[in-house]
Amino acid sequence: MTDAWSESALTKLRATSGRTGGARREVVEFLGDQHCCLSAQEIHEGLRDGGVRIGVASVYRALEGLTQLDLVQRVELGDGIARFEPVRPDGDHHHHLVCDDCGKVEPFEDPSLESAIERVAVGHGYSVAAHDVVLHGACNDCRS
Amino acid sequence: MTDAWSESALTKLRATSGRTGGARREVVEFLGDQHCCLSAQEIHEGLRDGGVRIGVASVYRALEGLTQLDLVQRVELGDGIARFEPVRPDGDHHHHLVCDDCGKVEPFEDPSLESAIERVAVGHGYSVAAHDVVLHGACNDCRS
DNA sequence: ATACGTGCAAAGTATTTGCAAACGG
DNA sequence: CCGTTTGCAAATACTTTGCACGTAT
Repeated sequence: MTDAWSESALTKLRATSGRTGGARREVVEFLGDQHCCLSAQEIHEGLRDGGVRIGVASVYRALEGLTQLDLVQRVELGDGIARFEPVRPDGDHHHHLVCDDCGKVEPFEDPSLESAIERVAVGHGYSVAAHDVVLHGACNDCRS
Repeated sequence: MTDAWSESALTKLRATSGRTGGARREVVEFLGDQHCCLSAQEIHEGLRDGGVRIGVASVYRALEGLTQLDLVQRVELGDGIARFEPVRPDGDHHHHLVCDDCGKVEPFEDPSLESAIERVAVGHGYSVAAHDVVLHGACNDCRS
């Protein structure tokens, strides 16, 4: 349940603010169990369904703090809803394929894409802190 | 004023619905003059400032129609605001560098990134209709 | 004990929808 | 003329904020 990411996230949160209340811990532990991005509402609903009494505002506040510490990445998939996912230090860095028909979201990773991005950043004098790649299309199941 | 993109967009719109009222035409011509993405509100404000009497709803409706016809691409830069830009058939395809300090948005293009994306799509059995790449970081001016 | 975190409710902002009036063909 | 498009205003959806209370340290 309390996986490596959750643990390190809680530690860093504590180091920053000195204290960690229940809501933040719940959000962190919930996120730690996920493999892909979730919207704030989904997180809120998921926690309530799990019997946790938490307000939406606390979810948003927790996510904001986590995003600021680079423990969570904000992802936008094109439907106007912000989604969030843990940033794991190990080689789990990935991006998203979105099926516009069925709404399915699938993660993928690709080293050559990463290096292409790195090259662009350098070429434009940018120090790139984060990047998002979103591919929209029809997945295997939906192509008819 | 009425550039190539605006003209072809109006033609396609007309072909689809049979008619093209003033609001849609205004939005199309305004977009045709832009070189990079704009939010719906910016388009609305820009038109009003130019003396055009148009409602926000019409801007959104025009953008929705244009997006559906692939004449306009919807872009999300990470701040929760949807932006829109014309899709020009010639080799103008580009992505965006966003400076998180000053908010500047800069377009760029990179063929090797494009081919990396193409490779990923094929590898996952997706037929990719569109893709977004957003790079966040600090631009040359803001790096201190 | 005290300051920070939290839940609730109200406010804010971007976007969508309902509808009567305007307008293109 | 007729049906689509438009502008307005109300509605909706997501997110943020204000404030009194709870809680960790």
